[in-house]
Amino acid sequence: MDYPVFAVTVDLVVLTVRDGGLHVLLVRRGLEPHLDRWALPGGFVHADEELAAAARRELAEETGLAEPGGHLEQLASYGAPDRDPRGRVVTIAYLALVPDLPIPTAGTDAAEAEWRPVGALGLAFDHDRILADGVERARSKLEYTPLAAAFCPPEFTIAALRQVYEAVWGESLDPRNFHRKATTTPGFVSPTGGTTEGEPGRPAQLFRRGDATLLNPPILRRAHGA
Amino acid sequence: MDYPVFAVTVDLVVLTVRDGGLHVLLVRRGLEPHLDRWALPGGFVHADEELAAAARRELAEETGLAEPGGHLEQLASYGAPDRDPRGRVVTIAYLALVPDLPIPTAGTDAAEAEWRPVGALGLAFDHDRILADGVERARSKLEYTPLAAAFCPPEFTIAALRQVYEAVWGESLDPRNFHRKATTTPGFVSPTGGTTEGEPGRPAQLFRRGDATLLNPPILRRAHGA
DNA sequence: AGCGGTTATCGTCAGTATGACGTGAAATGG
DNA sequence: CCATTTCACGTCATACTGACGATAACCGCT
Repeated sequence: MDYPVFAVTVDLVVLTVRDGGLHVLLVRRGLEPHLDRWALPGGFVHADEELAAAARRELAEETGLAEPGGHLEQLASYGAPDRDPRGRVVTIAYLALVPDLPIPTAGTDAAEAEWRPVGALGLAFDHDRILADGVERARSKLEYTPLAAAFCPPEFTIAALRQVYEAVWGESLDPRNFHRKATTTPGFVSPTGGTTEGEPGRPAQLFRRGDATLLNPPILRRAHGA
Repeated sequence: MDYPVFAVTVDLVVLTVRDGGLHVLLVRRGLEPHLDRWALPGGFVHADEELAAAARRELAEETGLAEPGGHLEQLASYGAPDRDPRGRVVTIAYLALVPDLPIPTAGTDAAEAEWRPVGALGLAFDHDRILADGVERARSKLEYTPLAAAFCPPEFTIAALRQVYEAVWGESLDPRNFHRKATTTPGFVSPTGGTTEGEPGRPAQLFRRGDATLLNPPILRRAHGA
């Protein structure tokens, strides 16, 4: 039996929350095809490498960080026959949610790297579609899982957590109701005992991630049709 | 630049509901490796073929049906370096939810095909893991989407729909509360006007799928830890 | 026809979750 | 010291859910 040969890449949708908005990590391509265009970070999977390991490796190479308390999961695979002019390339996209990082350092095959607000960006390949899928995945995961905390540093306030929801969903939430929901949902967050200092207003309690993997009951956004 | 070469396959987790239980379509392998062992149906992606098209083709080949009103979606990709002794093979798994079909016909490279209750089956390759992921995906999709109807014929009763939930979740639901929920959730089901005939008990109204793609509010199962 | 069994459908009611919003607490910066 | 800011907690009406009673409309049997 014989069969067609493929190249396999991983691409990363790395999301973070900066100044109240959802941002994605992009790199400017330093190689053909799509030279100089913006794209998601990614690269070829090595000959004897796990897919998830390849994703972690690319993440570390592009950001200079080895998983800073964030979250990494497989998103989906894309393999349209004409998606890459070099030949038949299937890419496994991964979704990473990370705290706001100092600034990404340019990697090996990327001339530059930077955070860009998500939206209609004209990215290389089919990366606009992959990004849209990643954003939608993040939006719905916030409803049913405690993953919002992956966008926060190890210790955070309820207000910071709420701002994550507001940035990712693009809607504002009532601070008092959100506080009640976050603190009473079992396993979502647990208090560290510390408080903020030096901020304007009353000091806020600090929390860390709880041990739940699923929020029950979930935190539902308003009807988001289709 | 050079890069490693891969083979790419699609594997299918085809689920249906039969006599009150969730069943998966398995084939007995007619080729090495894992000759004669049970496995998920699947095969190599052709040189110029979309991934989803390959999944549909394999589904048609294995079951003799071209999407009988069911549902097909990408599940996840699996690419451990040693998952296939023939070499580096990445598989894109697809999840199909279909109505109870007469009986699958054996395909080209499968000696036999049959429905088996899901559970701890000792499948070839990493197919136990893929199956488990598919079942979990189906369980959670029933909560937030109207996909339960994909397991039913075009017209069905509320009781049939409830039995889908009971089979997939493995728990029993109150018929009266489920009836209220299914009929009042906007876009879930719409009445055809017809009723069942010849069945024991009071005749039931017939429904077809509504036009919603998301259930709001969702139908949540009881706390399913982890 | 009449009757018991079966299933569908509708209704009630208490407990819980949610959204809207009022109010005091505890800090900061003039 | 006072105005401002943000946190934290409380109240209340409404909606949703789960438990379960009651009735409707068919079956098969005698």
